[in-house]
Amino acid sequence: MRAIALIDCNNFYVSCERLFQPHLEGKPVVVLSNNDGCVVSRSQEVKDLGVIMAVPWFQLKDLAQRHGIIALSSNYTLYADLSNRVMRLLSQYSPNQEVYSIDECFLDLTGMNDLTRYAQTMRSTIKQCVGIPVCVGIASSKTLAKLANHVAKKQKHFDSVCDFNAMTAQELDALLAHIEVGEVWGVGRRSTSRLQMMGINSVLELKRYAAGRIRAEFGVVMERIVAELNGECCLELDEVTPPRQQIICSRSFGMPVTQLSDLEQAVIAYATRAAEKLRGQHSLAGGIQVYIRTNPHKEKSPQYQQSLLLPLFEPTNDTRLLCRVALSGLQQIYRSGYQYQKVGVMLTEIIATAARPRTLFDDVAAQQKSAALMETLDRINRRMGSGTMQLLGEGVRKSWAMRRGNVSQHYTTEWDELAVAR
DNA sequence: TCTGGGGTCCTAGGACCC
DNA sequence: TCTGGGGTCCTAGGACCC
Repeated sequence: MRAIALIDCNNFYVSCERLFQPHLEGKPVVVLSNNDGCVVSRSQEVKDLGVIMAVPWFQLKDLAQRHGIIALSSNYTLYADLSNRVMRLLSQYSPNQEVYSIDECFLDLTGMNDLTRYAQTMRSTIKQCVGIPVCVGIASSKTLAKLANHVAKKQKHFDSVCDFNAMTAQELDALLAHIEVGEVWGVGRRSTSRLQMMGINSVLELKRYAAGRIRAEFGVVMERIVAELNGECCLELDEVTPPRQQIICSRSFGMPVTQLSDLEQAVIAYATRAAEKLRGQHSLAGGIQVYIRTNPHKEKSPQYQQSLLLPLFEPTNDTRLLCRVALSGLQQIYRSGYQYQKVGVMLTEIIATAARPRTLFDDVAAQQKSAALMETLDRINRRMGSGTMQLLGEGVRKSWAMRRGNVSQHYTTEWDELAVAR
């Protein structure tokens, strides 16, 4: 039988912060999204207070004051570095690893013995070497492994490791009968309410739903989920992350923006970041889309949103060209008199640089010159810090930049911000 | 006052072709 | 008067994930 493990870090962002600020241990802590907007990570103490995921922070101000909830701005540089350390350690426990997100990965443990003990070793090693607590779920399909992980987290007597394969079919079904159908990976809010209206409330009920009918009513995705719940492994581990088919860079502003000149700076900044990511995966983009919008939550102020997809004459990853085209798009969709909340840039029709189509009109010398310049730019920014060299149009003052009220140090990635041991 | 950012996949419908 | 059937490609939008 297949044995797939899903290892998931507990309250990952909060755990990262606690690692370098041990005084946060045992206290209610949240980490907020960009602009200190929403809650994206909660300590157990905060979950126990009934705070749900993604709730806007300003709605919690009263509760936070009463219970002394500590709110931190997100520090993605720190989280990404610690994530890499966790993933590298975990990769030693199996020849097949899929890094699924910043805080979780799948490992193929098929054919290995005494998996509960093996998983406990993984846990204690990660805790000791990196300092991050994790839970492990093991089962015969990815979807079941996700559920096993959920059980490992919620039911304390499993001691953070739950192996469905070690249970009898009756034991497993008894467990699934008490898990809500919305906990299943791939069953979101909409499907949950539809399923509930059909009388399917528990995971066990979904598992037993006739496969033919589920396809007619919910499509192939749900059909696959039901098969996976029945132990049939339909989703293989994706060990190499394929290059992105689209690259998005967008941010909400720290305050409403009305001037075209500020929007232009932001568009240049985001197109620059997107172009860096594009070159990072050795690709070219054939099109670039720009969008702007006002704040949809401010129902009383006039609303406007617009986007424009601009095809490129030939695929490129040159920051200067991408910025120029993005700017022309912005100028076409900009309307004065609105308070803008967000602009974004999306690169599309992405192909590998090696697959660049050749045409009669190729200016090979210009392409080489561009590639050399971009490589130099990237090398300088890698070595001296991101943003060391930028286009002037991105601006220096950046009044539109996002708010980050309470961000921690770059404890592991900047020499002058390293943690000090006494 | 204050509501994130970055992705993927699937489906339906329209345009177009022979 | 009578107006087919089958295919592809593209786009927008929905649903979902973390």
